[in-house]
Amino acid sequence: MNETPRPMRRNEIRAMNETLILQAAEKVFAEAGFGGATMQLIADLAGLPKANLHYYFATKEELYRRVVQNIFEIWLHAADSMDGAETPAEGIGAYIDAKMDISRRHPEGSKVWASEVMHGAPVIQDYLETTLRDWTAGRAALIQRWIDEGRMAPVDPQHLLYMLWATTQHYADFSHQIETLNGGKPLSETQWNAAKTNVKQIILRGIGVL
Amino acid sequence: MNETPRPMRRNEIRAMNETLILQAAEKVFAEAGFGGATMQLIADLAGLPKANLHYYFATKEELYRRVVQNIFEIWLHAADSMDGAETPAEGIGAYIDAKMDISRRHPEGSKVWASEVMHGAPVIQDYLETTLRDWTAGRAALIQRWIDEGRMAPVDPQHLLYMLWATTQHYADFSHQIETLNGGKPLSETQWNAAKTNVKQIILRGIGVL
DNA sequence: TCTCTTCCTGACCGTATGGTCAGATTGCAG
DNA sequence: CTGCAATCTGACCATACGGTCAGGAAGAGA
Repeated sequence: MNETPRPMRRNEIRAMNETLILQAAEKVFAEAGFGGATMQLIADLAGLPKANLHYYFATKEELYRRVVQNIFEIWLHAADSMDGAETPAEGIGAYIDAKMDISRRHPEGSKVWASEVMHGAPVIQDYLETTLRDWTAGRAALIQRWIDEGRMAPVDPQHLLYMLWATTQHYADFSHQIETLNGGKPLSETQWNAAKTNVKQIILRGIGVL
Repeated sequence: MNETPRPMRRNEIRAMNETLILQAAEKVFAEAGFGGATMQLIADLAGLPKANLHYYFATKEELYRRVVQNIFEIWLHAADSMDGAETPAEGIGAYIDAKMDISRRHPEGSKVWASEVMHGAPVIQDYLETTLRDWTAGRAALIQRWIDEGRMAPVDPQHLLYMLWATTQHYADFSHQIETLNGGKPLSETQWNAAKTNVKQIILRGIGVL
């Protein structure tokens, strides 16, 4: 019956509890939406009293904002996979891989993001208008360059990007529907690979690089 | 300053108010999610007192259920466009057209559906397991037949369907993001056509029928 | 050890929300 | 015209939720 013996440092306590809360919050926000989520539910899942949540995050909005920002960071990092590619097939293929992996390992985050955007992006509108817009413009330019050099079929870069986002994120956002249509079982390792292969195959052939 | 003179029939009253409420509800549920939506907001948008809503729909859940069911019906009808096609290109092309049109004219419905599925389909789980599963199996079989006959590239039918859903619904579910990246303006007629063309082009070429 | 700051939490509060209900109004059948 | 059932609604209620706070526990620095 021995307790954890080592006393915790201030830093550790703060870091640990913030992480605990953010993880619980991400899950609850994903499952219930902002309006449906309650601080009590998040607290229970994090194993902390509700009042403690308000010690670390003043309001529900602030907690939500932090969750959404975290997700955004992750996605931006994944985007790097598209850069420094020798060929369009490599670049876009790697991007699809990266986004499919995120959908698999981070489905809650994707759902929170989708929910946020669907509800009019009340808290991350400025991100959309600055960071995301810049990122999108940059990649669209890259794709346009590839097209101009005749290395892929002439498609609208913007709409190609939408297609990449839509297709990959669908596996996270609609995971429940996919699971149901899969006999109630989550996709297996093999099925995930099949999904990834199919997406890449159709899109890469679709833009004329296969 | 003349009022509408004609007194309304019972049937008309009921039909009209139910429609009014359902339309308002669809919009509010789409914008705020189930948890964030309030009966008061729906009532205000419908121009009726809140108590009147509860006269036609006993509970918030019941109203929500009706909204979701309506959407499901619309989608099922759209699916007919895939049948009776001479070629894969025709069938899938028509299905893309139909779903893109729904995304454009019925974006709220798509959002409500997405939200419902993301939250674990609490009210339409049985539809997923029966109607949708059957529909999906049927179309997957059709696609497989096309593949077996060598009329299109050998792709996984199930994942192709997911791709069609994802790509087309993205234009409804993420309309806010798309609008923001479009300089804050909704897609124009021309841009919608470009979107449709691009989606069809990439996917149809992707499955080897272009 | 003593003091200060951070961390923690049970109890509490104001408000908003889903839902109820009694009673008024109005179309409708006979 | 009359009685009945459908429609309507302001006022009300119980509950759940986000947020507060006073006061206790526990590391940190001297």
